[in-house]
Amino acid sequence: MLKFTTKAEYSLRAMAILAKNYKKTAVSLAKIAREEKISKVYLEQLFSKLKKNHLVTANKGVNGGYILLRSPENVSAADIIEATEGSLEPFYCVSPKGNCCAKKGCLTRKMWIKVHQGIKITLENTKLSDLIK
Amino acid sequence: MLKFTTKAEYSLRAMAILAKNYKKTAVSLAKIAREEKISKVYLEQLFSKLKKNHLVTANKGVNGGYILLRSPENVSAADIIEATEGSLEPFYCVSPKGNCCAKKGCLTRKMWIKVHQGIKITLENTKLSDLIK
DNA sequence: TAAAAACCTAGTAAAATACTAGGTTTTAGT
DNA sequence: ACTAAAACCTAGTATTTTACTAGGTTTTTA
Repeated sequence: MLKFTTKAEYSLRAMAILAKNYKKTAVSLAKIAREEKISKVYLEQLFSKLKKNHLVTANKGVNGGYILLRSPENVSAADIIEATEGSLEPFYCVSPKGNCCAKKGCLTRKMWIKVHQGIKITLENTKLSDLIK
Repeated sequence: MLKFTTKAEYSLRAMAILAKNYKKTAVSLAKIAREEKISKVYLEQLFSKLKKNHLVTANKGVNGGYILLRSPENVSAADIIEATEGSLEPFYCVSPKGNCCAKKGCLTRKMWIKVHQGIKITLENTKLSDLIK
């Protein structure tokens, strides 16, 4: 029904906490889970993706946790949501791979692409630093 | 994963066919189902919603079918998608009813509202007449 | 009166979502 | 060296949503 899932919301909130601690301390998922009342293991799954996308790095062991790799001014909501939710494309045929209709003059494709652009611009213009203000 | 479903795509395509026959003939769901290769009964469910939302009217019986109630210039993609998919809100807390976080200063709500506005504007500016051009 | 249309409700298979269970590996402090 | 706390990993699962199907009834026109 055109909804972002909890993956987007949870990862934004968790990353906002890392942003608040940027250049100070690493933050453990246990702490984030407690503060935001999110399943810790679910957070682990999200952070695995955030790490693969080079948005965070991690320290293992006591006093370990996650750290932002870039400053909060340089991490957008689009970066985070694309990492955890997948693409921002609002319909399958927007993708160049999605050849559902691209060949014959597809009625709706242009519109979906416009919607995609709109979503992308808004989320790219929203930085972690904006969220924690 | 922020995807419109087939409900949006199917109803847009079906409505485009009605638009092409505007002021000419009623079009049966059997015909649309054949042309667009969509389940007829699934289309019935979508058209039940389109009718409830006063976008179409129907004639029963032989040579019956559906007819646009407004001209293709006056029906937007937003009208159609809101009728069949539900709201265009990209996250639950955008709704005034969604009091998930509205009370305390919610980090993400403002951003979701911007995304919503962007989607809405694009879909409102796309009319059935644009789709069939 | 028969065919073709809308109209209606309930059920269902498949996919996605949002988790949990139950580990291992690594590291810091004692 | 030991222990606790952290990341890291894989598989399973309950719930919800999606995209239908089944099996009708009612209305209208030729």
